[in-house]
Amino acid sequence: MSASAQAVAARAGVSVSTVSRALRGVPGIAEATRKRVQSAAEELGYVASPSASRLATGRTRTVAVIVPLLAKWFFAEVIAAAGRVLSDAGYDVLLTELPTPAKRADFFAAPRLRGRSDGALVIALQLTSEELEALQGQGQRVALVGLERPGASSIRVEDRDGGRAATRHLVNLGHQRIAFLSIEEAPGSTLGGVPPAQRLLGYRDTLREAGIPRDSALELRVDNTTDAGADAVAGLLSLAEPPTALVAASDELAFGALATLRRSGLRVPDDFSVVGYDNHELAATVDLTTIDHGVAEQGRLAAEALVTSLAGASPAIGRIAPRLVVRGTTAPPRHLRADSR
Amino acid sequence: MSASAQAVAARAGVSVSTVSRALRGVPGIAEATRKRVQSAAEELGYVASPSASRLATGRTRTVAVIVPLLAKWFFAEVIAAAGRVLSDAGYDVLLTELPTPAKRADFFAAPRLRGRSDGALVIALQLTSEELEALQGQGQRVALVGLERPGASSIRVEDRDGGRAATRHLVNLGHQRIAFLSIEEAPGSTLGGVPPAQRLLGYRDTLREAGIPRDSALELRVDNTTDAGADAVAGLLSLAEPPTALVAASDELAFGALATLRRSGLRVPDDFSVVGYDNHELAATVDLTTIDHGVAEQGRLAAEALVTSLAGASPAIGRIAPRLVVRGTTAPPRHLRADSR
DNA sequence: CTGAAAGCGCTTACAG
DNA sequence: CTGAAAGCGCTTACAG
Repeated sequence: MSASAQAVAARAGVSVSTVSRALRGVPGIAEATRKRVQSAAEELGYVASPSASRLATGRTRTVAVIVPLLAKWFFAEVIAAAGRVLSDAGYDVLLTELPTPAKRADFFAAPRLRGRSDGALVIALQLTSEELEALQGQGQRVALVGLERPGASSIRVEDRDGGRAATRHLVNLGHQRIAFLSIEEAPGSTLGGVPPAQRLLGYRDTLREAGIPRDSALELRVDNTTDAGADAVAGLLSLAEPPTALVAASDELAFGALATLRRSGLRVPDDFSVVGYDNHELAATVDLTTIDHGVAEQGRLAAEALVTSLAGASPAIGRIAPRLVVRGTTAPPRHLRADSR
Repeated sequence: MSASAQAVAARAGVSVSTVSRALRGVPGIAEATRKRVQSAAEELGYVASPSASRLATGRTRTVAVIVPLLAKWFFAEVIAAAGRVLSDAGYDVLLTELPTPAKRADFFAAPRLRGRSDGALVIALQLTSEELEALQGQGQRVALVGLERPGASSIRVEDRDGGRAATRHLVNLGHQRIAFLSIEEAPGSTLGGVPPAQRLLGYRDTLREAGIPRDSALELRVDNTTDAGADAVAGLLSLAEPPTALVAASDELAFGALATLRRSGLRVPDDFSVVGYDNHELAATVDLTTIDHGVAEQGRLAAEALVTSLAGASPAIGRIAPRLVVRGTTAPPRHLRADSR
């Protein structure tokens, strides 16, 4: 059906060994021979059988990309960026989604990656040491997004700085009552996603620096969904002394918050300011001030670290500095506005 | 490093042939033997080498999922749903993104899937016959989302009905000037995405049935981005006789439209009605009336068709009926409202 | 029901 | 610089 190395060898008048060497560009082949083999291969549309090469070399030239959930903007964005790097480096991408605790347990119970991939890119899963060791025990190089572990490459996002920048922006505008929506997964459905707790710490840092007392009524922990964001804000608005602004630990929470504010008849940013976190593809559309933490870059850097590490380098840590993107959902609080009507 | 069939055979006191047969559940093995082999395998943590099985059988138990773009809600959603079906059926998922015309050309120029996958799930790519044949020539079973071709399985979404339902809803509310934003990719950057032209035809059908004359000024073709949606609506509003409602061929276009309307000081739905198309994960958040065309189900059905076809069945066509989801962005036009202020 | 042997299609020491 | 041969770790007729 498909051309074999044998056929190419016959056509080029050489042995299969030579075909193999010529096509893989190993040194120590006469240039003329290489040319001859290459054109024979091209004429026959020959491509070496992946299974056979893998069996012979023990390398798969494949990277497994592991995510808790695929259909979320963050994950899709990271995977897309990582996938381009991997594919440009000649690696196949094996996609693995672990959407339930059961699937996660199954996945780590058996050596599911052995012989399938050379490395694993793990995105936003809070791996236990056993899980990490399971991967490494299967011969996988590992790169992590959203988590750091000895023995694995990872991308460190300075999330605490991001939390600070978001809060500082509101403080600078004159806000004193600032709420924070932080992410906490529902206990039962624990996907083991990484809760970005650093963002909350950055928020607290800034309040402290600004001499604003912490108010636990303004620190809410919710599921990372627009609905949860919407509900949380409804609660905040019903407080005796409601906040005038909020920082959400994700843009999705912020989207939900904006929806509630609009429904409540409050104007953003005239009556209430909102800062998100992600720079989601739709953040610009709703004119949301937010923190850009280089989501695509996280994927790109992690993939590059993995490729390097597969080439023999030792695990590396990449760094990303979040930055504030000021758009239209933030302004000074009403009582400080000259033009307040 | 890892246990081999040989080791399992030794431990169970049988030959490797028997190990192979026992573990794959082929009939004609004494139940006692099978048990013994299974526990030996379990104790050693043995899993058959994929490369070796693939080489021996010629089957990869892998499906390639091919998308023009990964980081878009629609694609991520389809892939996630398809991936679950495939993985439950025991297939690995090989992810291939073809984001540029160059990558697409390269991909189809060489037999890149031969020996890597048994089937290809192609999402929203307007395959040429050559491209489809290239895939089939590489021994791939093919399932298509967003396109129909003889010799391949596919999912037919009754998009024309969807366009009708969206428009009919507005007509029923009393709108007479209804615009339609249809999707057309930028000519240069042609990813070959499938333009859902049927939606526009459904719109025209309904206008005709309702006796409303077509106005070409109200039919806009734009890129499928929120910005394009925003710009298009700005144009519509500056018309001498602007529309009172619009149907967007995607929710992203609708999101952009809503942003422009809000910025223009128009109230939705009091002053202007909007219907989207997709039932995007954020549609509920912004209370968008839209058409649900079962995006996840498209992925699920396509994957099921592919799995069936890999099991020997002939190509099948699945059908999906879009349905209207009424939310808060549609209402009768102002001039018909009793409570108009 | 089970085993010995060939074969899947490469890669890679080993010779020359 | 090139070739013959062994080996990668399975699966599967073929015998028994």
